[in-house]
Amino acid sequence: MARSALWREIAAALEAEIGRGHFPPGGRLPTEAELSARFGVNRHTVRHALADMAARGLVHARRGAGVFVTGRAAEYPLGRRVRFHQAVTAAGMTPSRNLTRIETRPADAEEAAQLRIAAGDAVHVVEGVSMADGQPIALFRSIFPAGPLPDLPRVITETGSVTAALAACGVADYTRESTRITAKAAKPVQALALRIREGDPMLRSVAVNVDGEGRPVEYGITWFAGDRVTLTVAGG
Amino acid sequence: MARSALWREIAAALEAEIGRGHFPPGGRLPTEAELSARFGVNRHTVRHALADMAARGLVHARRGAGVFVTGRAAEYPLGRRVRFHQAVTAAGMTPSRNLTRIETRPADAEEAAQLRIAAGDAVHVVEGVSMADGQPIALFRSIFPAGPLPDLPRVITETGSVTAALAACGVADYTRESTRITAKAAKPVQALALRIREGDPMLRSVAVNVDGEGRPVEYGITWFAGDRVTLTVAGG
DNA sequence: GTATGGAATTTGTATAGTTGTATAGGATCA
DNA sequence: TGATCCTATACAACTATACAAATTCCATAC
Repeated sequence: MARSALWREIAAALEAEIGRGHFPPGGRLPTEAELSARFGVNRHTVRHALADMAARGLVHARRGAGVFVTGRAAEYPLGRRVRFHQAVTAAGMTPSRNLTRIETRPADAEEAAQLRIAAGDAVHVVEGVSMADGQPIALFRSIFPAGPLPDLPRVITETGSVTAALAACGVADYTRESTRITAKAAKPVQALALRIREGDPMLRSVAVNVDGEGRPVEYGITWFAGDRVTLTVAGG
Repeated sequence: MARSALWREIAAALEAEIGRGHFPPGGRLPTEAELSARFGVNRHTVRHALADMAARGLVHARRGAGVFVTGRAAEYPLGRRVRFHQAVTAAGMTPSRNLTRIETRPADAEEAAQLRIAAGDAVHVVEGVSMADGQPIALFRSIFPAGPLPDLPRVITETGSVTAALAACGVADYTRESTRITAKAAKPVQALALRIREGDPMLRSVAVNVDGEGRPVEYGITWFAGDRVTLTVAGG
C-alpha cells in the first residue's frame, strides 16, 4: 500500500504549507485532531510528523495551547519543470512522427460499435508515436472504416500525415463528437515506447470524429505520458 | 490430492463469504491472526490470500486498522454539463461528500495568480472527498477569494454543499474558464483517502470558475481515482 | 474592572491491537 | 537444481482508546 512513511509525507506537506505562507511565523497550526481528520490518519501519526518537525526546530507545541510555527521558514522550492502543453483538440489527431503500424483487418466489437459499422467489417489501423524535442509524448491508435476510405493506407504512407490523408480522401470537414479521458497505468510495452516506467500514470484519451453528416470517420485512442502533458480544455 | 494451493482456497473461501453477504461492503474482515487460527495456517499464508484479493480489488487493508471489503468499482462518466452528483445518481448510486478541511488563510503565489488577487490576500480553503455509495471517487480542494465571499465557510459548514453555498453567497451564475487535465501517481495520503494503492494512476483536473463579469470565484483541483471515472469532453 | 471557578479544548502519555516487512528455513515438485 | 508453497520469528508502522495535564474561554461574582 504505502512504500514510504505516512508521517513523513504529512510532515513534508505541513512544511511546504508553512513555507508557502499558509501559516505565518508565530501562528498556530490546526489542532492535531483537525490535522488527523484532514489527512485521514490517526492522531498519533500526525503527532509523529509534528514531533519530527519540532525536533528540526520548525514548530513547537504547548500543551493545552497548540502547535506554533517557530521562526521564518525557508522558501519552498517550486518545481520549475518543463511541461508540454497540448490542446485537447489535438488529442487523437496528433500528426505522427513515427508510424509503427498500418494495416487493414476486420473490426472487433468495440471498434465496430464506436464507428457504427458491423463487427467484422474491414477497418484501417494506424499506430504510431508522437514526439516533441526528440522525447516521446504520446502513443496513438486510429481506427478508420475501410468502406468509405479504401485508399487511406496508401495515402497515409505517401504523405505520412493522418490529417492530410483524410483530407485527400474527401473527408476535409470532420468534427469531434466526444472525448473521454481517464487515467491508466503504463503497461510494459507502452512504458518502453514512451520511455517511462511501467506503472507510471498515463492520460488516455478516446475520441470519435464524425464527418459533416455525423458519420464516424475515425475512432482514435491516445496515450499521453502523464507527467509530460497537460490537456487544456478551452472553456470547458 | 490438494492440488490447489492453500492460499487459493482461503481466498476462494473468503471471496465466497463476501459474496454471500457475510461481510458487507465497507465492513471489516477478521484480523489476520484470527483468520490464520481459523484456517489453521500461518499468518503469511492468510496474507498471501488477502494480497491476491486486494490485487483484484476485492478488499483493501489499512495498516493498524484491518482489512476491509471494497465496494464494487463502477465507472462514472463526468462531463462539462454532467456534474458529479448527476453522474453518480444516474448510475443508481447515492453520492455523498465528506469535508475534511475548512479554513481561511493567506493565499500563496499560485493561488493568488489563479484567482487574480494579491499574494497574501485571504482565501477560503475547502477540502474533502466525494463518494458514491461510500466508495471514494475523488479528492477535491477548492480555493475561494475571501474578499467577495466573506461568509462562505459558515454557509458551507451549514449546507455541506459547495455549489449551494456559492449560490447563497450571490454567485449563482458561474462558468468554467479553463480546465487542465493531467495524470498523476497517487501519493500515500491520497492513496489512503481514495482507497487505492500508492502509485495508482489518478486524473488531476485543475479548473478556474469565473462569475458573469469574468472574475475568478473558485480555483479548484480535483483528483479522481483513475479506474473509477472517465471525463467526457463534449464536442472537444 | 477584576478575579474566580468551571467547562471545554488541546497536547502529553500509556497500553493494547493490527497490518507491513524482513529474514530464515523446511517441504514438495518438476 | 530451482521454484513454489508454507512455517516461524521479530520488529516496524499505524490504529484505537482512554486518561492525565496544561491552557483557553466565558459567565459570574464582587
